[in-house]
Amino acid sequence: MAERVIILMTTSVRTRFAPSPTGDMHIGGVRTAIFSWLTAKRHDGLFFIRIEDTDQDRRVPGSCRRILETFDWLGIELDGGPDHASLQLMSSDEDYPGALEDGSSRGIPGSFIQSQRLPHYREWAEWLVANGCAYRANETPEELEHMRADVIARKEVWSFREEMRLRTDVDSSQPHVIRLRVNPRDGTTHLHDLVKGDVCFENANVDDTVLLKADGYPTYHLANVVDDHLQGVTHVIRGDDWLSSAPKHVLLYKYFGWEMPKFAHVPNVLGEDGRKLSKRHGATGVFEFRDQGYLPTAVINFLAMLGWAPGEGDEQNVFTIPELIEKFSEDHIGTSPAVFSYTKLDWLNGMHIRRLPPAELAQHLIPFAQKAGIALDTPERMERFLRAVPLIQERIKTLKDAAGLIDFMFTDIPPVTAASLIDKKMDQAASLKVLRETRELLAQLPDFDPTIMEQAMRQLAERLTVKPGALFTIVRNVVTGKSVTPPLFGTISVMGREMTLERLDRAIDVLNR
RNA sequence: GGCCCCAUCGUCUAGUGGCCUAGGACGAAGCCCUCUCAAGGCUUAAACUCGGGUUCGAAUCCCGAUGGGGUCACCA
Repeated sequence: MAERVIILMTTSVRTRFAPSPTGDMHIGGVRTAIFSWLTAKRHDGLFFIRIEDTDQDRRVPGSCRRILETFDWLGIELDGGPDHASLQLMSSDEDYPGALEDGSSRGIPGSFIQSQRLPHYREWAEWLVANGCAYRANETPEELEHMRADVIARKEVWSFREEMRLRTDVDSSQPHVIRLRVNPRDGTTHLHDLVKGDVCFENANVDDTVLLKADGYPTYHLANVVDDHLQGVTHVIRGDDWLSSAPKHVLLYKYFGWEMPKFAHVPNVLGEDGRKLSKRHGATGVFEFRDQGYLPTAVINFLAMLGWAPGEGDEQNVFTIPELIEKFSEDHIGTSPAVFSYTKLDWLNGMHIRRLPPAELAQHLIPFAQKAGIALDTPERMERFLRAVPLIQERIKTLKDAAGLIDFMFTDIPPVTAASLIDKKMDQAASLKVLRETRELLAQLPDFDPTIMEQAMRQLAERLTVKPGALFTIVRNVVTGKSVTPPLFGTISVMGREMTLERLDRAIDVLNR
């Protein structure tokens, strides 16, 4: 036991999520981020984000702040990330109110934006050249394209190699790239992956990839390895699609003589047809889910279980964030790709909604209700809304569903028609009588308490010799304008006497005609 | 096409050689509860891709086939 404590204290887990600022975050990326975050937090470690903006062409201004906003919404606290100053240094002058004041406050060296770390990459690229692990090359993109086309025309496998260089006298003061020298050419490069297990690559299949581009920016391969080492990353958790370039990274760690982090390549998220999840399957951006009324805790819960399960006979499905952190284990991440199920997300969202204290749920609901046209501009209306929330809590799957269930409490309902008021088993006269008696009863009832109201109405039904259900149905139609509503008496109680009686009167008029 | 990864109910998964006539969850169907709708409870249908091995014994280990996915840029 004492031994275990020591291990926990001396092993500081550090993970990162490294998005490139090319637009809103994809839900698959969010899942990878969640796995990384959970891994760090499970071990009481640090989780940070690093913006990989080494391709100036692909940069989408504003996406950096959107990434920060994503984590804000999810409720995931970052232990490192871009701060205000470095955010503004980006070419678009962007900023985000929620950005960290000091990006490296937890002892992780910044910057957290790769375009501001260029000297590091240059330094280590030159180090590789000086140590025979990399070389300079200056073929133009057009030349490379021709070489590639020739090789492919011969149906051979394209792979750049040092001896294929068109010019060997590369002037280091002129534009050129620095390429990885794969060495030895034979033999294999081995990787132990936390989710895939042992993976082996023939060095002959690993090409001399570009490490430093002619514009002075690094490629992913270099930047990623240099940064992860400098920033003390212990677990590299990333998408499956990086697995095939992993040998390049392993080689780099070896060349540098740096300790290799643990790798975990997590499988992709697929759409319902088994293809990689994309827009035609439905929502894919985080903010789409937010705007459609999903709770961040439900999204995290759902994503975490997409490819992960507690295992060992534990059959829990609904998790709070602390439970997730406690039970998560990176070596229980599944090996095969998972299909994104919108219906299961709906169910989980409903579960999380039901577990929220009503007051908290109400706060989540307010913007959605307002957007749907429910004005909450007076204390009285807000009070009514707050009282309505418990009535719908177990009836909604998304925050968006709420408005449709309670709108009639806030807006006029369409005029009733005589036909809709006459129950199948009742004629016009009977319906009229029922409504008049109900009106009379509710007008005199001293208290609009749901239980008292229900008792009185049941007595009324008995007196009129109609079934309670039939009575309630008629009243429901009249008072709400709908055939499906939250429980009748709770609803009437929230609506209040004035609105209820007015709607009853209107219906009585219609039947009287 | 080369290389790499993957393969249990429709979906997410448990399962690491005997506890598996394969467990849970979503979804589906039915029943109960019930003022409608939900929620909740109970029940049912539903899977180890195929073929060879190894073993007394395989969903679990090995080989092969098939099928899916990823990757082959001065993109990440």
